Amino acid sequence: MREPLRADMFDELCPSALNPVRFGDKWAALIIRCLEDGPRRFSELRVPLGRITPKVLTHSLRSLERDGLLTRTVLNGTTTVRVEYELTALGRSMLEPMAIACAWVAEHWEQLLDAREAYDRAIRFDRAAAALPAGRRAAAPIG
Amino acid sequence: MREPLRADMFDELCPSALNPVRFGDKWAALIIRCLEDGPRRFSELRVPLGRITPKVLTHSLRSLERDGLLTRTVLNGTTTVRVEYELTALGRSMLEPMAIACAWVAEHWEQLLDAREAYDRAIRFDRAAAALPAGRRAAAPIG
DNA sequence: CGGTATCCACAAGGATACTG
DNA sequence: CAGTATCCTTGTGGATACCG
Repeated sequence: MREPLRADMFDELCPSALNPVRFGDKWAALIIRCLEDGPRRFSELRVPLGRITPKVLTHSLRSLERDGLLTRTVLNGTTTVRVEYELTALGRSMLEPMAIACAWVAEHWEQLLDAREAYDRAIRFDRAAAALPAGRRAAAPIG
Repeated sequence: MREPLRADMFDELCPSALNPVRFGDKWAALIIRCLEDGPRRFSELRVPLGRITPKVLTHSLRSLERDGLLTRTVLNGTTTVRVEYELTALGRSMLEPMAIACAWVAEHWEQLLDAREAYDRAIRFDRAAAALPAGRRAAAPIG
């Protein structure tokens, strides 16, 4: 027989597996991919990230910096301020697993949407049936 | 020169890349791995998931079912009720990218923790320095 | 056994406006 | 240019108790 699941099954994993790390972050995956070809500036990153607000972008970048995935460098020109964000070796090592995850999503996104739609339709049908008197379920609608 | 980042860079990806999918879910990765070797029952899943509450487990399972990643089957015995959860083909296709992601985390978890610790130490130092009078920063501590 | 129901805390994310 | 500041909404997860 198949072995039962053990209580310490995930003990060697970090707590909650992927969640505390950047796989679960809404923007992190995108930011990391933006930095794939080299350092980028703050305002440069805002372009592909659509309608991300500066607050959220700052927070995401700080969080990635804290985890050692990228570095933040302030370049002082005489009049302007430049800040560049660049992947560390640790950050680079994440590119491949991230790309694989993104590829899976891209490949199966349609299937996922279809499944959701079908599920929601079934739920609506069930609820409609439950709202009818017991003997009348699946009967022809009267109006 | 390196190309600028385009605004439509992520248009072919699903909105927010990984987030709406199960990579970002706290429990989904673990649940999916629990089902790797075949169908499991509700109470069976509670064991390796530590202190997950039934409400949260139910919600996670429903969400995965909705996305077409697993199926829920009620097996009516005469006196007992069995419910089994089993991966679909779509769910199975996620095992590999998920394993790769988990492997990355497991492999670099220590580095991440170290980076966080170092970052937090630096922040605390900076804040302490900022709290001193301007001329005294980085001076010897007095007591 | 396999869940619901209810209430709650916290954090992520967003809208909007302002700053060194 | 590269952010802060403030306020707010939502969602995720948890605690506890109860149900068919």
